[in-house]
Amino acid sequence: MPELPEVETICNDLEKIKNKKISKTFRSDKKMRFESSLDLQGLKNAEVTKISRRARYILINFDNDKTLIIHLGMSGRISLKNSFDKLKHDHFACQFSDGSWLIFNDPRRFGFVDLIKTKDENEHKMLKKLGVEPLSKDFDASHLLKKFEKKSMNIKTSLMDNEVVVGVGNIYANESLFDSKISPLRPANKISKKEAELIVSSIKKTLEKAIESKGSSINDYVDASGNLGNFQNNFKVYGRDKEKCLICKDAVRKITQNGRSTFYCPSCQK
DNA sequence: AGACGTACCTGACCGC
DNA sequence: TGCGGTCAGGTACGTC
Repeated sequence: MPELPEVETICNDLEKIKNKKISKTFRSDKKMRFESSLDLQGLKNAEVTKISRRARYILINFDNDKTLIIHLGMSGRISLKNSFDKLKHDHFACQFSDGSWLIFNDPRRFGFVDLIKTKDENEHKMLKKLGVEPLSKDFDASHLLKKFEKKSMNIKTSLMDNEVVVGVGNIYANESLFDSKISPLRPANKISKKEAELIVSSIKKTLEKAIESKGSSINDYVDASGNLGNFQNNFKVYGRDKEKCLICKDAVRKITQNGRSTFYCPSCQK
């Protein structure tokens, strides 16, 4: 699934549907990540006023004070097309008055679509506990150190904790730690102020570069218009088990931490 | 409160 | 060609 850069890319692409009015809707009868209150009636004749992103959630605001929340889970995709063919795993779709369609497809169904009142956005079960945005000013070394104070958990898993900072998934946690030369095995509460500063700047740098490259096309990731991202060509450690470290030429190592793959260079990352 | 395992799903891929 | 096992980018929840 898309991490933050991919979701950001999709949101930028979704600007195309701004000011469009919904004429038709569709939802599959498959159960998604959780039982959503998606009420298709609430979308009838609604006009898109704003597209935004919070963590990995896509928020589409309408002129009737409703907000559509979309999360892509691990395998979700949004596409904009001129026709709707009800392909396997299409779970939600809406047609606009110009005839175009927005389609949400998600084979693994870890994602979801929900419709809420715009004013309740911050109270939504999935949004209210989220930590700071990694690209905001609020995400800095002192924030990180405070969050890490009581965490004996390893730093890599800690960075993926949504209450610490949002939008840093497995790939970018690995890449950012490589960039900052910090070992993923270090307990979070043993990170110094200087190291925290390094990590923060590496995360921002890595995410910004990935957004510039329009995300990563792991497997079949494409943005809403079907364009492939190309940040995956810039991975320095992710998926490079046993390959030479780009800095020191020692072998990149793959381990498992809390059930997820971690890639790092034991020589460079201390 | 924090750590940790598990569950939710399908599909791709690998070895036999 | 087919089968079984393993793995995948996320997140919430239960239990200790």
